[in-house]
Amino acid sequence: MKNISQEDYISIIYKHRDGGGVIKSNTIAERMNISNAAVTDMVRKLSRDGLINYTRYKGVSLTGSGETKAINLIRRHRILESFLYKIVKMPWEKVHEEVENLEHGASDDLVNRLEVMLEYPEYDPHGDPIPDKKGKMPKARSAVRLDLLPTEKSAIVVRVNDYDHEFLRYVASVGITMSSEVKVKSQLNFDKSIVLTVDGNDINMSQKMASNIFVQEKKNRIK
Amino acid sequence: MKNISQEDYISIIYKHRDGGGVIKSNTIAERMNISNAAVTDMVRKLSRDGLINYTRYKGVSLTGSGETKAINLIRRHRILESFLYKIVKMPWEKVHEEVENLEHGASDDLVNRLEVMLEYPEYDPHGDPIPDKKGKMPKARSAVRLDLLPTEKSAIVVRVNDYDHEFLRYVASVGITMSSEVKVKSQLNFDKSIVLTVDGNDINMSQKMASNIFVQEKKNRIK
DNA sequence: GATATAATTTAAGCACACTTAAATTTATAA
DNA sequence: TTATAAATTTAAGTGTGCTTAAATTATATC
Repeated sequence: MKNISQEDYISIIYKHRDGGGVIKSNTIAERMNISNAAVTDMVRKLSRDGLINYTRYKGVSLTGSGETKAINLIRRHRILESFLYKIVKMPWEKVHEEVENLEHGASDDLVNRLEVMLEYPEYDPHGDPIPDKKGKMPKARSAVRLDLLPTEKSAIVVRVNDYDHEFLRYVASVGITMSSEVKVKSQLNFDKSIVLTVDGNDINMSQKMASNIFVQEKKNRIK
Repeated sequence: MKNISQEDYISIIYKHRDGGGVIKSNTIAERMNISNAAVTDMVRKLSRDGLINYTRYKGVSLTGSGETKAINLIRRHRILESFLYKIVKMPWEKVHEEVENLEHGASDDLVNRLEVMLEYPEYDPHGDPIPDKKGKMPKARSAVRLDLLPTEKSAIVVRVNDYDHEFLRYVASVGITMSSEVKVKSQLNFDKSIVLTVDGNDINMSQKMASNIFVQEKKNRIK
């Protein structure tokens, strides 16, 4: 049987490491909702298995084979999400959670078949790029964090971080999804929260939430 | 998180209990390829959780809620198999193994959606009946064990037990699948093995193997 | 550079799902 | 009926992945 926990750790490390490829054990514990002691335990096993570099009291980083494995896990996750969304027509905000439970059992063979059915998709339902069989990522689309978008500029949602189910459900409930058109009306200095228009409705959103939504500015029509 | 092992035990008990609804701990151990001691352990937990009836040294049987659970697990398994076979076009002999790994993560919601996509299938790719949402089984098709089929009678394969991956792969490799036409040419008294014709080819098959394949006699055309 | 505080690791312990080996209970056959 | 064989359970132990609490190391501030 496969090692479910190890897979989760590897994915988390890949997704949340910093620019230098390093992640603190604290961050892992927070993202997985477990104790730091548990992370120390597992991190030693992953190091023993050659998947990460680890020295006590420093953060960890993926080795070559760790990164290869991570990319394969990401690929599996994103193809399954695309499949549930596009073919099974499961609601946008539900697919991430479903796939978290489903993915550990899916074989490479199944993933490859789904990729063919989907005609080699480049981005998943949250706008994240899908690595191909060799691990090559399509180039990320340029996008701006919603909390950094200048006011009164219309923009299109192209990516939403799928770090948290509750966040995804909330975002969907206020009418935001891929390709939604949004416009920031104002940013409050008090708490940095923003007021934005989606589908003609005004909603308020914390800076933290907005910083997990990425948009592309709409090109102005040529007059 | 769900309890993977408990689900496996419940399914095995449901599938391999005898006419009186009872299964010996020995049988469970054999079918799951684990020790008898492990079965004793788990059987106490299942009993504690109200899913089975258990008295030391006697076999076990499912309680009402155990049976309800079993039927739901069977439903999940068979719908996922049908889905992989009919929609993803995965080979017949591969779907059982894939689903064994996949099923523990699939939500009822997903299963229900797949059922709709499949237009409420009644039988899975191995010919087993699929219970509906309420647990109602379509009535089993009348069929004869292949080792009991009279010689020289043509018959159609309508069900194959999916108890073992190796068996399924072998069966597929000799050209037998659902709706295959077969005819028993002779049965050897020596070891009860049979010689049968499939697609014009003659093959020999042990009685044990044949007893896991079920066929319907072809109606004779009216002359 | 000493010291307070924050991050991390170690220690001890728990539940789970297994194992092998020994003991016990049940079934079978003389 | 009793000896023996077969099935089952108990006992002791293992690896995994977690926990809390205490000890250690790193970092930030004066």
